[in-house]
Amino acid sequence: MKLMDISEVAKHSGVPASTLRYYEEQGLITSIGRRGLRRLFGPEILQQLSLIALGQTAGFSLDEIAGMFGANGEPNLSRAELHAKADELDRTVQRLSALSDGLRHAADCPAPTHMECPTFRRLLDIAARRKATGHRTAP
Amino acid sequence: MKLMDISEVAKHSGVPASTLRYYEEQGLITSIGRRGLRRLFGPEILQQLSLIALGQTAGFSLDEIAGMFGANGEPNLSRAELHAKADELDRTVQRLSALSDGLRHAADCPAPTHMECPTFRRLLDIAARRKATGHRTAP
DNA sequence: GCTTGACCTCAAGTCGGCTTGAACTTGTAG
DNA sequence: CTACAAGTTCAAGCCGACTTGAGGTCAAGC
Repeated sequence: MKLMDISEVAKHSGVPASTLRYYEEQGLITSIGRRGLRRLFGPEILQQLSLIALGQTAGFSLDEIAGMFGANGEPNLSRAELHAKADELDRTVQRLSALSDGLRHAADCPAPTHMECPTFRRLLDIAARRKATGHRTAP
Repeated sequence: MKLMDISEVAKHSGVPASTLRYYEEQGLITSIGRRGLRRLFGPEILQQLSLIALGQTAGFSLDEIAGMFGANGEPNLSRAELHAKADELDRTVQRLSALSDGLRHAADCPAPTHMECPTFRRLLDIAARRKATGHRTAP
């Protein structure tokens, strides 16, 4: 399976063909060539698509993702920028971990209302601690 | 500061007044009453807004968030559902942690192209391992 | 008691991320 | 060699999450 046409990529990646065309148009991926009109993709595309999906769940826009990894999938940023993205991600991870803990605790806590439970509130406070991360921060 | 009008809430939370009205319309929050036409909010609103923001960065839609916590901000799900959400969150956290590690490693790795670096690829593989989580999974 | 500016409602607009549909081309199977 | 399923382009549409604008109301300060 060296070269795949669009439907094969769709099948293996779970990403619809229409989305693949859209991504190409947006410069997030590139087809390796054409057979007639039909796009041909190399196997690396699957890796790249995982990366894109990952970036999305991390809350990055397609534009940001395109900026981070070129259409080739290679990280495309300076050391400093990479570290900054990693740090941003770590802050997100911390908040989400706190939320997870909070939910799990709420599931088992006997307090009459969760908001009265000090543990739950403490976890929420941690979770809510959103400094200027540049990540989805409201104006 | 017992009762706040909408602009005070906006100021303290960073969430624009238009968004607050929108959230109320969508049933994510409730104003505690009115003074004339003007909405009045209690202090809890700030906590609730943090929770909403958190849910958003976790990748939940406003509908889902409204389902998880009523307009009051109280968790609104069964133990099982809370555990399920927590588990889902944990999987997201794992993937994001892997991405973070991957980025950080890429920043310092001497390999000519990152895709050739076995460490980077291994991290990506971990990161890409997306089973049926129900979370942002493509059709 | 009047002005004024912060609030209100409601409809329409915007933006990102795709999807859908119509009209067309083409590699492959029979 | 023809039929056709699967591909292509391009424009338009859709959904979620808001924002904006026009026009109306009202509480507070002068």
